Amino acid sequence: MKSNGTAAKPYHHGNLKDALLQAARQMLEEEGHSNISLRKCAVAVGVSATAPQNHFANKTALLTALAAQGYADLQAYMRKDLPDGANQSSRRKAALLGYVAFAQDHPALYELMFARDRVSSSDADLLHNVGACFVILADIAKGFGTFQGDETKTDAKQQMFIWSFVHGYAQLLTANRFKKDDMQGMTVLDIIPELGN
Amino acid sequence: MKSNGTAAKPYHHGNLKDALLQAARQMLEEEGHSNISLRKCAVAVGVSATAPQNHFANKTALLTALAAQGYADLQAYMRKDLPDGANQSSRRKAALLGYVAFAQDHPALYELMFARDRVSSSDADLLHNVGACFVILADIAKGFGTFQGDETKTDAKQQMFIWSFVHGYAQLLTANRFKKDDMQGMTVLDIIPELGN
DNA sequence: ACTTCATATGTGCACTGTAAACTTTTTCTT
DNA sequence: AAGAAAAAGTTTACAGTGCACATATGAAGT
Repeated sequence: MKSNGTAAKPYHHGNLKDALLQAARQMLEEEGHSNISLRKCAVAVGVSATAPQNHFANKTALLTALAAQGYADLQAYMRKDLPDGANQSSRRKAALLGYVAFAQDHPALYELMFARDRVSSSDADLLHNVGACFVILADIAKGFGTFQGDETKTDAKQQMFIWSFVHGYAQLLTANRFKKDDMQGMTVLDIIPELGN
Repeated sequence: MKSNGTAAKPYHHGNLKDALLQAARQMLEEEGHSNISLRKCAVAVGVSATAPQNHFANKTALLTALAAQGYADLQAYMRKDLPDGANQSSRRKAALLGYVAFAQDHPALYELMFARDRVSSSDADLLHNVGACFVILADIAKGFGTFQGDETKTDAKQQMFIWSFVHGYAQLLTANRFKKDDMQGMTVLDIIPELGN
């Protein structure tokens, strides 16, 4: 091709994979994960309709990458206001508020992160980032509440409880399942019943 | 058409709407809600590819009907072992176990019931059935735990807590997000921390 | 009998994901 | 520096999909 005055678009995009993820993420937030289209992403980025195939084996692979990115962001939200050496209670509060803030800021992404039939849950990247989130949750769950029965499982119970609760709250909140006037001036923290400690 | 030996299929199906819902539900459990196709449902029921249009305005309408059906079933699961005049604690336990059992028995349906971009949350039938579930939840939430702050909102807090917790648990459980060996011989009830009462 | 209407069929279209063959550019090897 | 190999684009092809629209069928009401 001969060069003319206007800058000729290079044959190779240079950073197509990231560009596609970015376009997909925007489409995700705007139209929901079931309305994402690889072709639309490709066109949005200024590339041919089937170019994404070079970077993602299939649609699931792209959605999985998006979900993995989501877990990384969730981790960042939880860490954002996490005080370093402070007491366990204030650390817990900060992380929970961060968790919910993430779900509120990125509701469609948060939903995708738990959509079993759209992401491949065995993906290495995904698992890695999920694990990183779980580390934080396990950390802040320590010393929370008392449980009956097998005491060797106390840690597990604390983790399962706190993750169940905050996940459920985040999803019901973003799905508008709570009554609006109940929510006036409330945060997650107000909904946790008082426990022994 | 002339009649021959084999029984001639009547032109009208007779109960197509229900038949489609049933086929869709089976496809849902087998392949997940993002792999449901109206045309496949139609063919499965033995009718032309576009026949469903007479009964469902669009795909969302069918999925919404499916979700509404799901809330009705969830309600039945919660009520199944609900003792009548017994004390609040045992009523609560029975309903929670029923809730989780439903999610485990119908994980894909349960996921659809919270898929914001696939069901129209303003549908009258859906709202009605959601409301019926919420009545049970509000009932069993009464007298659960103690909360700080505005006492006029205690009921709301109890409801929001218990729904958040059980929903989160059910979804994390069906999404296999809990470690298998942590789960040995555990139920939802084991994960609820001991409260004042 | 005639009309009416709900319910079915068939056709057509834009859009989707994916496979496959080909082209262009970059990178590696010698 | 030259040619081979690999990477990253393109185009074409195809089976599905949801939906709009025109048409056909049969049952029910007059």
